[in-house]
Amino acid sequence: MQTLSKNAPMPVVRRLPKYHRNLKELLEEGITKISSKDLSERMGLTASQIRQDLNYFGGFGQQGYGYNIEELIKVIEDILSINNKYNCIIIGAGNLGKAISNYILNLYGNAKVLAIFDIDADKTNKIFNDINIYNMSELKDYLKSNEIDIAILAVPKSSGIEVAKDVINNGIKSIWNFSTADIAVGNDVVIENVAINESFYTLTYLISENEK
Amino acid sequence: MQTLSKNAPMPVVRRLPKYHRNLKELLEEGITKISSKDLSERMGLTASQIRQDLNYFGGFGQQGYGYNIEELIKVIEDILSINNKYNCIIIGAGNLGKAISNYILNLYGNAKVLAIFDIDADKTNKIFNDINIYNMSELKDYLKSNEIDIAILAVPKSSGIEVAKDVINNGIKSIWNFSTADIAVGNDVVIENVAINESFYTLTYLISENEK
DNA sequence: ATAATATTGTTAAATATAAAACAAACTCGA
DNA sequence: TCGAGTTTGTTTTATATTTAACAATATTAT
Repeated sequence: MQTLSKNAPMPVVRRLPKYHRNLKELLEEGITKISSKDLSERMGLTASQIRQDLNYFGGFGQQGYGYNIEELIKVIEDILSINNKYNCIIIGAGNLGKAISNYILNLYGNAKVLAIFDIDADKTNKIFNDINIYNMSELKDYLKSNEIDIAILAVPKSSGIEVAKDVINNGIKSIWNFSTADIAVGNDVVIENVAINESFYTLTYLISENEK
Repeated sequence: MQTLSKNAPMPVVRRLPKYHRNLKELLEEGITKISSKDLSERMGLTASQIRQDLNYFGGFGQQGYGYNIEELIKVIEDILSINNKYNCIIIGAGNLGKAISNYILNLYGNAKVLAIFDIDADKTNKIFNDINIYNMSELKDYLKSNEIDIAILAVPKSSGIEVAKDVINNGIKSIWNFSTADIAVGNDVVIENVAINESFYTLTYLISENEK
């Protein structure tokens, strides 16, 4: 099963999780195959786009038949590396950090939060969801003695840049950033931003447009 | 100050909050004017893009001079309707709901969370951040007797669609959706999704690409 | 006041993304 | 087994977005 990316554009990659979720739902409904046309109607896309998206990674369908859902799910999981194991730490033990911790616990069996860090002494040296909350001063040592794949930045205000530098300097190669900070990273580090504040302003824009 | 949108494309709109944040920072640094070139270098964009983005809404700069930062901030706030007042409710009193409540408290003086709702009896009839947490059964009556602008969906699993229908049926015209649900809305309702799970899978994709 | 410099707004070109079109290949019922 | 109907993978066309180019206009120093 060849799934080597022909350097798929990011808009395509960002649609894959949506395909994955819909295909999982279909499988739960007991459906085993689907055509790009039927899937497109379910998802509100064009059939052409679905076929073209998938073909960036390979030809997984069959003429006259469609796509085998179970197989396609596996292919997408492979492309997205969903089933790899990911050891994560969360920086920030506020509600956001805790919420993310829950999110990961509920959604991704393969991802695990091993530790949470915070500067606030009131929050540290406690346990949340069986996870130890350490003080930031322990971060460096922790990263030295543990293999961590992903650092999750859940610091509310813009201490994000500082913290990002910190974890990168201690060997972290991927960051899931929930802070408002614009974090510039080198070529060997990947970053994915969840820009909650920007999302809110987009909503207020849409509201004002809608009211016109 | 004419800021009537010539139907700006969404990619442009989604960059505006980033401009806004950077301009605010510049102002705090005591800088009062900036050229598209300097701003582009700071933000990692092209100067051309900045000029063209802004020109969807009007000509706010001056040849040979650049942009007056304070004025430009006001213009962007006007376009995004940042300074309007927004009455919000949050559905879901878990950590995510609480985190969003904090986020709003800290970031947007103009947006206010008036109530939180949950199905879980253990979480209801309590107060968080001075906000009452009600049972879902009270939602309908609440929406009838209160003017709510935005319903924020912080329900973890996919009860999202049901809840969305609920609030829309009770007059809500805008939704900020943190649930995994794909919510289809009519033309008179606006929705903005924060797809945290999709973001995670995008990150795992980037990690695997980075390791190649 | 003038000229050299800076910088915009806007038009044109390039690139990226999405949709449509269609030949090739498979399916499935008779 | 055959033929009509499906549906893919892929090519072509259309649209959207970004970048480059540049004339027009303001600024600033002299």
